[in-house]
Amino acid sequence: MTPESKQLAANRQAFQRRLGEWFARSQRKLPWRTERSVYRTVVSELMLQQTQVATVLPYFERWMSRLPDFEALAAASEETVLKLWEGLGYYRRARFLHRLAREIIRLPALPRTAAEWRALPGIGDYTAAAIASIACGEAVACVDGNVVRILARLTADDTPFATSAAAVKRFTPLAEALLDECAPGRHNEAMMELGATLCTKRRPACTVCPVASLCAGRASPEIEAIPRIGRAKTEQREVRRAWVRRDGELLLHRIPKGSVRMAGLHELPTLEHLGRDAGTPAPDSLLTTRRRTITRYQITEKIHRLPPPKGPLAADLVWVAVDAIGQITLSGPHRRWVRELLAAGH
DNA sequence: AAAACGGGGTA
DNA sequence: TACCCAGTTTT
Repeated sequence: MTPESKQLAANRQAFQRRLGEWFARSQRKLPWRTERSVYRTVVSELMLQQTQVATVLPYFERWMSRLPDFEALAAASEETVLKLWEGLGYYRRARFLHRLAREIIRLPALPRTAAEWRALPGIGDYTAAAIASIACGEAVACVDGNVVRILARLTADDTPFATSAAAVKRFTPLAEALLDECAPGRHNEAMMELGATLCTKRRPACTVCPVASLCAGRASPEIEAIPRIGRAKTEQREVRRAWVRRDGELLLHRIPKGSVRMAGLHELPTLEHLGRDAGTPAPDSLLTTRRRTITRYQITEKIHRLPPPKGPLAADLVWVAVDAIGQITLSGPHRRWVRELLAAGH
């Protein structure tokens, strides 16, 4: 613990009071706050991993109206779950949540502690602490990127971290020292709300921050550079895909169940799926080139028009009626591209 | 086009 | 610790 963190920990009661009063008057009204249940907390936390609040809102409401509790989710089909998740991205989360519900309903009672939640699929240290504190009242601190940023700035700590995991590890003791054990859920939500709305990565609103007077880094010109967390270098990748039409139908690839990535979703098939890896297609078959970014990869997808394959279809390739494409699940980018290409008359 | 948002699992 | 998962929105 640095001198700044000892100083801050010594002022923990003032910190908790100012944070709590600010949160009471400034918190956003969010559907998982205005109506609370363990299930709503779990679903919101899984959706909020890697995804911003504004994006989650419509998905959360639709999910709740269709799958209102753990029992309904456990009884739902994989297709239903993926369809409700379509467009949110990082589809593994949907499968984790589905598995989690099926494990939960077999338990004699809901998990209560972070350690119990941590054992379930898709639940790491942060999510376990968030659920246990917010939904179960356990006095555990949760440390996400927001909390790291707040604590690094409060202590003016410009230590460089190789990874975000290293930063989380560094600031966990301070987060625990500051935790309001009388209201751990409210305290954790307030910390994350502060990070999401005032102590933002760029242009933090120090002038209206409730804990600015306790902040060693407040309004310093370098505060935007804290915390210092290394970023992985981006890597270029290229994928060639096939646009194959037959009257009223489009050829898609259904990603097998056992796949780590996007299991159960559909994509445009790659040329390899069609056995076209030998030799490049004629240049004039190139329909369009699209780019997408995912974590550290910048992926270029080249889409070529190809004639329908002769003979039996390879496993996992399916003809889908153009009118029925809305009923199957594609990743966000592929759904957009397919719509655009169909609308353009291809 | 770049930057902001930023957690879990696995080897 | 490094790397994968297979992204949307804002600037």
